[in-house]
Amino acid sequence: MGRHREFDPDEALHIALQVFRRRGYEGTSISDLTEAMGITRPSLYAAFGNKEDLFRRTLDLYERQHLCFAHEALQAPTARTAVERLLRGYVDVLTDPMSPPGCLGVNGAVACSEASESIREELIARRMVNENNLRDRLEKARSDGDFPSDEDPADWARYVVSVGLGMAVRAASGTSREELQRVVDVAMRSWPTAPR
Amino acid sequence: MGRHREFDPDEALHIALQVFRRRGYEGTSISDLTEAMGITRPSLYAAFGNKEDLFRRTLDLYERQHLCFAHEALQAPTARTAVERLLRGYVDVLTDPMSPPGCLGVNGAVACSEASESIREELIARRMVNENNLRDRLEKARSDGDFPSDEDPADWARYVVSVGLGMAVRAASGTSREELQRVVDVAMRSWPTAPR
DNA sequence: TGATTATTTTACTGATTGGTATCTTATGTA
DNA sequence: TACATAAGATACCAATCAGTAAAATAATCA
Repeated sequence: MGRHREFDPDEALHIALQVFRRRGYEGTSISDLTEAMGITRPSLYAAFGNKEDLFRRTLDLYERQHLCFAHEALQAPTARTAVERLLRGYVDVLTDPMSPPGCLGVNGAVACSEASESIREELIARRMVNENNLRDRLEKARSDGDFPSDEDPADWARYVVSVGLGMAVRAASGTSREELQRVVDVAMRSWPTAPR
Repeated sequence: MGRHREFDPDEALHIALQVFRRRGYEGTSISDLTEAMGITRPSLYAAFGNKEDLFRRTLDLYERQHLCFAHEALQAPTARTAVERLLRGYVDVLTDPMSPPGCLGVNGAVACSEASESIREELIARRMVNENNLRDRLEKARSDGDFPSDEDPADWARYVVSVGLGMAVRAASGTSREELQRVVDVAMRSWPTAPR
């Protein structure tokens, strides 16, 4: 019972995602959010808790909606195609014409004031999950004979994620989709051939 | 004539560099700066103008003091060694134990509020200068027969800078010097062999 | 209809932001 | 010593920050 909400929380969350992705966590003010969402401050706080809670919920939405391709990419038949799909799919996300360029997980907070350290750490932790998933995939590939036994999956996962992070910074700086795809072209040239 | 300054502006600038490098442009408040520098607000404004002016001066200092290795690296005999020195030297800067991890040019501002857009753009422009310098070096290498004629120097410069940016984000996230050197190891494996 | 409950609206809080006006103190020059 | 000048100290500015108290409104349930 009680009065009904006059806005769609899910729609509002999508808008928050756009704003946070463009301005980062600290660069976004509550006023930026309420203005874009078309709701008042108390409505925002009632629906989403506080700024930190809202940001974490946009992170969940972002991973669910934009980074979901990564899970499928990792299931590609070979490690090489998995990594290539990972990087090319990420480029598409970074330069999605419907969203601000760049990645919420990077734009969110690279450096910030002490007050937002917990957000920064959350982002670091979430990135590490992705890197570990990739490392696990490469370890499996090594067992399958699809990845050289004298190469370290952790080293390659770290490299691939680093290239991704670099492209994320560049996308936010205006580098085009085509240019980023050429970064992937070059990055993939180092990929090791399977052992014979 | 008049009263003498009781603080060393150069020393104060070095302290500002440390603070900005750790917290970024927007994550650093004037109070953070004056507290770390041990001076009062009016002294800061009298000596350095405003926050933006101060930040640009710390950028100049940073490039002069920490990124100066890049100029020498580019003068290495071959393109390959130039790039490797570039990347390894950058790793050393990113993980300098005397400074906060990461790069001022990246930590400074990846995403920010509208009020700081000009700073963000300044950082993008300065990064582009470095990339263009590297591209020019690779073009020279191609003329010298030190780089394949069927490879695009711009593509490779973009790739190398992307790897650097990715490592910068990772350094700020706590990735160790040793792990970043292994990223360089892998990144260099894609380097093209000189034409015969 | 009347009571209850949840939401919207309006106005506000204390803290912090970047930036300054003003007064005092210290210095070199006449 | 008197004056001019520049720096430090104190206290302040308006604007903005994240967050909320309280009243008004709209819905369901009895």
